[in-house]
Amino acid sequence: MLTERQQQLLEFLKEYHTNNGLMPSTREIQEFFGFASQTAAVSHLRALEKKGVIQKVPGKARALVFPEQLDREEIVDVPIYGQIAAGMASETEQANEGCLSIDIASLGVPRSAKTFALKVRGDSMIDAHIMSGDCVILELKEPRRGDIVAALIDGETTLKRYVINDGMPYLQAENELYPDLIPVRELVIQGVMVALLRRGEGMVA
Amino acid sequence: MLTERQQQLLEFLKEYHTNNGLMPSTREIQEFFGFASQTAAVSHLRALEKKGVIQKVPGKARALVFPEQLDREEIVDVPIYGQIAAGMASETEQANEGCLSIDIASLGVPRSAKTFALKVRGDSMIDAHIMSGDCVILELKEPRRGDIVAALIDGETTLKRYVINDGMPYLQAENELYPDLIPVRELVIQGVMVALLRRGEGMVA
DNA sequence: AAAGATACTGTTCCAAAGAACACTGTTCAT
DNA sequence: ATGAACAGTGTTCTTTGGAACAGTATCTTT
Repeated sequence: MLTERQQQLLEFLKEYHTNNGLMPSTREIQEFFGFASQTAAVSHLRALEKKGVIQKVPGKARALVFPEQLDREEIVDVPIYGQIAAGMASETEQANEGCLSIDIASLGVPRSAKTFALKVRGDSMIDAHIMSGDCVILELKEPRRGDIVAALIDGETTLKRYVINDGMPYLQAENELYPDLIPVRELVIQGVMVALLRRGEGMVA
Repeated sequence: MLTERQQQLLEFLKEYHTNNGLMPSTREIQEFFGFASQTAAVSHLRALEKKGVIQKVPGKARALVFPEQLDREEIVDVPIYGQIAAGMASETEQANEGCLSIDIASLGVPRSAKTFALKVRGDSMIDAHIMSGDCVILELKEPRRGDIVAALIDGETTLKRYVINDGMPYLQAENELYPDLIPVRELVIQGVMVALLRRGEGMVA
């Protein structure tokens, strides 16, 4: 569909954009490819626009847009605080082990929501179909009954279900081997689970 | 941290960017806020840069970048082909029910990979901890033994595990109630599962 | 009381950058 | 063979848009 030269140009545009966060000007394209005239760059851009892979906004500087970027939902960055989020509660240094970027509609939380992610270790929530290695995304908010929450227990964050029995809130594991029912008194609820991301090659049970 | 006016400016920048895919010029900012001088816009931008919420590239037009956007991984758009992907195999019209945008590192597939997503219906894979309502992300590639694959069976796409018995490939459900073991002969493998996204409020089992 | 942000006005300058026009070669399919 | 797309050169014109300088007024903090 694209010619070789057009492919090269598109690649340059994408690379420039991810590196600098903005689009190159026609003169920068000219210089990069060694064109003697900027018209060469312009006509290539026109060709790319005709083929629908970019969009130009006439009259504006560096006004090239990738169409897929336009009708994309807003992207939010969810910081991953590691498996053991012990350091998190103290709110000093949050060992940020990278970021998870996802569009806000797929996450299903309001834009204003404060979110973070934790890697699950262990199988205490296996009956809720949360596996070891899964990445749970949590929101900082008040838990409602039945919610799955991350709580700080003995200096370690664990995932539990928030249940209410006789008006008293408890934390409950979702695994028959863990018959825990911990009263919420004195416990710090760090977040309420709103989504889960599982990633893996073999996806072996 | 930000003053009210600075907050307004930042909001304008974000809105302009999501709408147009590029940043406004200082004169456009000036016009939007009704400033009599563009210097007002410039000094506000300088303030925002000092507070770290934007970055300016000096000398270049519309060269404002959000820092979080810069150190973000590349975003890929995964089309969602609906729950029943019956129409998909024919490759005619792919009922695109929206898109899932996620950074490529979190997905864990090569940039060149062709991916799509399907909403899971039913609990035939519940023992692999895939729930009804989950969104599975699949890659178009050859399945390896043990992979979870989407296959077209009787005009409907279902999720099954790809196993090899006595050198013969089979599809197997991950639920004791479904003792299926379907030979792969004549079956179309549509994709290999590479990730899973679960989204929900209560996350009730 | 002084100093330093914040929030502007008003003006000038010039480089950056898009747009347009007239041409020259290729390659490739009809 | 003929026109259409592709890949350029060379030049000019004009707008866009960043940068800088000199002020003014208000507010908070030290």
